[in-house]
Amino acid sequence: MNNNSFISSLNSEPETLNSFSSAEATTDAIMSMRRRVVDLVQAAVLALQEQGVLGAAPAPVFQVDIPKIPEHGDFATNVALVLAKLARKAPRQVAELIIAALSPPPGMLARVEIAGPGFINFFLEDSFWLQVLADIEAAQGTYGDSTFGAGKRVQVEFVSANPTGPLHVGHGRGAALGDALANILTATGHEVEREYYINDVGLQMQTLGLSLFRRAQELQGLPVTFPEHGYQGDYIKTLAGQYLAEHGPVPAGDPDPETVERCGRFAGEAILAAIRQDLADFGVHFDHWYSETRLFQDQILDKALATLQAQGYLYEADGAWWFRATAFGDEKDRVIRRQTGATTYFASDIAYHWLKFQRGFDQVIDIWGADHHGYVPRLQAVVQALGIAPERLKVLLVQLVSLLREGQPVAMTTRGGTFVTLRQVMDEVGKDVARFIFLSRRADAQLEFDLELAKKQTSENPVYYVQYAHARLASVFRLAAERGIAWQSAARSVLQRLTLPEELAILKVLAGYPDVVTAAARHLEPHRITYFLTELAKQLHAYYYKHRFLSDDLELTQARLLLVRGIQTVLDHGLRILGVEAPESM
RNA sequence: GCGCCUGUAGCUCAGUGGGACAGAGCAACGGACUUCUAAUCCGUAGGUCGCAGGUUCGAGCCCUGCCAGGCGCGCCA
Repeated sequence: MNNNSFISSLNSEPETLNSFSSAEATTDAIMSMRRRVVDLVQAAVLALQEQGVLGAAPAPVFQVDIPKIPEHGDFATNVALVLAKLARKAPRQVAELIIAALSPPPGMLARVEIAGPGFINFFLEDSFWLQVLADIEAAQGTYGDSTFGAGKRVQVEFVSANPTGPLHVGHGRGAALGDALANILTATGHEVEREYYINDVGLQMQTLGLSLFRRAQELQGLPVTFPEHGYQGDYIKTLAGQYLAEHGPVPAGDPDPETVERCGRFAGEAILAAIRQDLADFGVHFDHWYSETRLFQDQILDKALATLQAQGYLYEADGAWWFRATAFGDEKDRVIRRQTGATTYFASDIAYHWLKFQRGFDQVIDIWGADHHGYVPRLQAVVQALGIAPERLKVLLVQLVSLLREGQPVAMTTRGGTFVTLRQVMDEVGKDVARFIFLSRRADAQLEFDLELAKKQTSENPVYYVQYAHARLASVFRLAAERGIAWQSAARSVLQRLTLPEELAILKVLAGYPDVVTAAARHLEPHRITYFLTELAKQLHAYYYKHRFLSDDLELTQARLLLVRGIQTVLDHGLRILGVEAPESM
């Protein structure tokens, strides 16, 4: 069961850490069931406060949850417990006052109880839940969307792998996460831009160029010593061959800087093209591909560093220039310009993030591999030094993916050039399976990905479970159409035929969906959608197995088709957010 | 040594700014296919939430210490 809680405050609080907005979607056409209860309680408390019964309590924060135990009602609130101290009354007494002040719409509440230390438990009329189906239908495929993040501009920067080699599975996880997150933020009303940052400047590009050059010499039969830290992968050899075909033979001996640069650019562009293709096939599309080169071309680096300089956060020592990161809690100050005069990678990142905020994003989200986590404090320091509220930059760290095959680890060493690429995984298990599995864990938990298990079309594999539910329903609708059953135009009153416990349970799950999407946005956690969909699919399968949807009873058939259409619509919406296909048949 | 992440059932993991008897999937065991798709369903069993303190009316969740695993501590990216 999902058990979402809803935090609310009476006075609309300013933006809080790690959340985009406290302005909930009260103006949405589709109001979640829980929201209806929150509003009900809120109105009662406000009324009591105006009467002076509860005193002028300053912005009490209370919760409305779905209790774990059905006996505790459909919703429960701790509002009385929270208010007790401020009101200088016993919690249960406060609860009684609040209950008396409730003014629910007709047909909503079956009963309200005070329980335990002072919880208020709400039991909704069964028929009230039917409203959910009308909501879903009225939303026309947007049920689950909200205005939670309306007016907020968000940038999600993810993957951003260096164009020195193909994407590996770790990048795949970052890609799935970033893309799903962007979808979630879009669904909740944010204005979202997806961006890929291309590190195409500096030493690594030289190394790449030299690696290609040496491979080219090799292909020509020239004696070579491959650079110690060169890129080893076979793809370099392939590219070297292409380079020779296009540019003709390379000279013997050591290359001049121009040649290295040309080779580096050639390899970088080719690799980036392959990366773009991999991502496109993985269903990931970016709004912007931002090249580090532009930071130099457009003098962004100069401007950003000048800003820090003006604030007094740069100084010279040991022949280098340093950023005073320790002023903001980082372990040590960081070099931004080396003794050699060349700026560091960090300097570029300062400039890039300066630019991000110049571009007007309210929220900037970076998705990095967990091996970069040591880098977070210094970047947060930069943001603060630039005078930007630190919570406007959120760095999500994606933990490692351990690839397994039949439970055995698959060897992966970047150094030797033998690593499993995203392309290989996609080809082997398919895009949908890979994405779903990547999104089946919290980002900060390590992920085990068993290639053999991922290919199995059994219940060991959760991916198909959800897709199958969708396809199953598609099959039902096809048959209904064949039989000429007109259910979509059925009168609303037929829904009263949905009286089974399973049906009520499904309505409640569906009713919780918008809150799940909002919570996923608030916490930046797509896996919540994955879990919800699995739960919904489970309900459907059980319902399907136990009861026939198409029967001689036309009215009941219509009612059930309306219900399962609601399920299918939500499954489709959720799978779309995850970037996974919702198949019509399997 | 310092820092970050993780530690919940045999395995993989959920558990939402603390809330009312700890959940799911898989594996195990026992059942269900003349049915709208069995890629499914039903049932049983399974946990001192790493350990020890603390805060609280209430702690898997917050604080402190310890233990274990992963990662990071470059004028690399």
